[in-house]
Amino acid sequence: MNNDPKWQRYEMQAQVITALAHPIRLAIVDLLKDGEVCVCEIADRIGIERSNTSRHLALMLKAGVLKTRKDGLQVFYSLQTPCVLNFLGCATKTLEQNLKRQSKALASK
Amino acid sequence: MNNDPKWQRYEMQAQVITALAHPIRLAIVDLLKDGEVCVCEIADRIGIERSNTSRHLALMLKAGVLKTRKDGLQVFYSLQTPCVLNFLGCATKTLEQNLKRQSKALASK
DNA sequence: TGACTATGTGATTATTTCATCACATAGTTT
DNA sequence: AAACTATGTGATGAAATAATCACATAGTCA
Repeated sequence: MNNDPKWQRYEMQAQVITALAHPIRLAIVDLLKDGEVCVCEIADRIGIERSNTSRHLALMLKAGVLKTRKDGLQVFYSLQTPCVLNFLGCATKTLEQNLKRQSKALASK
Repeated sequence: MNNDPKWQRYEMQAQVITALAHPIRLAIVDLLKDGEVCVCEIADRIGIERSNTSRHLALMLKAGVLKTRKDGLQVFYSLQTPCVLNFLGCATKTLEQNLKRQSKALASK
């Protein structure tokens, strides 16, 4: 299984998806949907420490989800693959369906 | 930040995405793309223990990504929200872009 | 040059996740 | 009823993840 090329693809894909599997990182992706933002503004807007922000950004950068542009002291991050925005939409759709099913389960009691 | 309704949405969305952030779980989703499959067949096709399979399935079921149908001794799992299949495609696109960028970086040395 | 600011990183600790073993439960078959 | 099969779950230990503090680096500006 570990030598299966199919398995290796799943592992790499999981690395990309894992890069989005955290509320802070989803907040960052959502924040970047309209264009690049620098680290300090990301930290301020989300309300977390800068060092922590850097780590989450580094993780997504490594996964290839984000890209950077330096300008003086600041580093601007933006989406490398905008299709990740669909993750948010699909997750929301899943949550809505869960609600609907729970309502139905309640009604039929 | 923790009381922000926006933040709570990110947390719930992250739970859904986390349900896919593992190579085994991606393999399962990919296996289910054409319809329901029972636990023992999932375990066999992927090559992992049944108890481990059950845990991964339970996690995705709880997140609302999968649904189940029982038939005698067997339990059949299928996709509750087929849009999660797009995650695989977007992850692949990201990986391809990473490769392209790395090739370019090599060529320009 | 020296103070300042933005970013990133090593070390540490707490938490979470994952795989496995043993076992329980429920339905099937003989 | 007894043996069997599919599924799920408690307990455990190993590994990965995340947050924080302290500090390093690099660029800016007085």
